[in-house]
Amino acid sequence: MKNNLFAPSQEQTERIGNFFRVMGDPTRLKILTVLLNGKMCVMHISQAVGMSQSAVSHQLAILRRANLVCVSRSGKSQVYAIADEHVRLILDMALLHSAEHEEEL
Amino acid sequence: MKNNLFAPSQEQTERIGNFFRVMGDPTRLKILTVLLNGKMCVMHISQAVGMSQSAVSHQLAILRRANLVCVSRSGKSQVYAIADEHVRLILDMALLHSAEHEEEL
DNA sequence: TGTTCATATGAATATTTGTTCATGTGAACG
DNA sequence: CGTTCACATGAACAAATATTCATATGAACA
Repeated sequence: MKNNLFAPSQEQTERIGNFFRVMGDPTRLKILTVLLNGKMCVMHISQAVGMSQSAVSHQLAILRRANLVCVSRSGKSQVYAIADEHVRLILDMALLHSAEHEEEL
Repeated sequence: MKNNLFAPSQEQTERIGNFFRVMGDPTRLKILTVLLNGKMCVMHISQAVGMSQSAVSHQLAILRRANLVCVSRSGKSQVYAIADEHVRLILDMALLHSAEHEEEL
């Protein structure tokens, strides 16, 4: 009800919006929850989430750019992992919270 | 690297995915940050975010269904507000975090 | 170093999601 | 109680995003 409102910078809003948006896609979220179990190569991830290698690879690229996962090579495979404990924490929190609010939505 | 993976229930994944997705839209995020300033009616919100009344109303409906905002009537106006402190907290945390990581993304 | 295997990627298509436009609805206030 | 004002909503359209398909890439290992 004021004349000048608090507002985060547009850049800031875009950044957190982007973060939420990346987390908000079903396929990416499945990938992330699968990776909570530990490092995994692309083939196994795509089996675990039941999607094509290509689709998974495209989404992994998005997760990489958003710094939510990181990659390393092991033999012939690219091994993906949750980028850091911070991401793991957010996922855990969201899962916990959702368990508390089963009636909502 | 195991045979049976930890996996949240599909319902759980959908719920948190939905939460993140709702937060991830630029218009909705603008609306929410505007509402951090306090309760506001639809007309004022649409002025504050610079979008049509209809577009804002559609997005408010989504925010309502996701329990991120709540409504009450005041005279002829519907007054919207952040649903609870929990939502406020998440927004604050995300804004803080984004300020700390300006170089990422 | 040539071949293979795992993954990445570009382009086309499919799908989802947001906005607009026109109009409906319902509470308020005369 | 009818009109008006503020908002909601359905359908059509537009824009963004995900998936598929075909193919490129590039490290590993013979």
